[in-house]
Amino acid sequence: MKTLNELSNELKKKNIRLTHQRLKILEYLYNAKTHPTVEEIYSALKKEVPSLSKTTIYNTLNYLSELNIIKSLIIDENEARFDGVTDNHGHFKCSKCGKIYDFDINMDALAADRLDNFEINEKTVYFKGICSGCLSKI
Amino acid sequence: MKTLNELSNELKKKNIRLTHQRLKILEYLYNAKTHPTVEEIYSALKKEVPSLSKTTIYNTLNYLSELNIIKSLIIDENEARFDGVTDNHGHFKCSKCGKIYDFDINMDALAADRLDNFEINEKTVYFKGICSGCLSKI
DNA sequence: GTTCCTGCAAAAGCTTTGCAGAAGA
DNA sequence: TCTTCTGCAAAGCTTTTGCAGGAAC
Repeated sequence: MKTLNELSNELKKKNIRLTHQRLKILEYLYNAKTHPTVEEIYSALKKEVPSLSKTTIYNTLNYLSELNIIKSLIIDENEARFDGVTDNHGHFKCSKCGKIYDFDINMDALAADRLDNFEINEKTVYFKGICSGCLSKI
Repeated sequence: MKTLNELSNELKKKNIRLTHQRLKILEYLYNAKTHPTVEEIYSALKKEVPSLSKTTIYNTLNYLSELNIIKSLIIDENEARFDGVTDNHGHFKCSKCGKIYDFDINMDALAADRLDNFEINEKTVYFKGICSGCLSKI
């Protein structure tokens, strides 16, 4: 659970201009257990920050993910999701309930023989299937 | 290199109605070395099948990927790509030239401790970075 | 004071939908 | 003949862009 103050210091260190909106968006992203879409962030923060616009959410998320402070996930086909945790881990999406689970995975063990002279900057792993919760309901 | 006849037989076996458009789209998908977007398929086939519409390409690709005859890739954020090869393999996308490379990978070795009671139906691995071709030009 | 950010409206891009006519079986 | 597909036009979504006013430093 990161506080606004902690986030504030993180941004200051990296010379990112502190705005109310950015801090709120980051706070939500770091503390949410989900991997929210822009729409989810918007709905969640609208009450607290009524003037907030989706444009600002897009701007903020794109900016911060360029700086590797957050990570954009490509799990859904039609909308972007964002993750406050940039450590390497895999994602599992349940086809029934749509929930996304994190799991640890050893990315270094992922070998790709043919990519010998390639520079690999990012490794992504995601699984799809049915989660234990949904399976037990059948 | 699959011919129209071979593709024809495959579809017949699975009781999928044979239409000129479907065969052409499948032919392109199986024989292209790339992982084309809808736009690329459209441009490539427009000369040969002038009446072809993107709607038909979308219909065909969605239908065939539901039947697991082709696979939809989620590599780009903003547009779907399709792959005629449904065997498990990883994808590498070069951030410089945008080219997508395939590589073999042992999906079974991908263990996910926390997903013990989950039913995993699909595993996806993709890497991003700079390919050897682009690296050598620097 | 200068620079950069916000947020509205509009535009852009990909994908889906509705439906009449056409083609496959 | 009956069913299913095609392809046009329109609509639906997510995301980006332009820009004037405002906030951060």
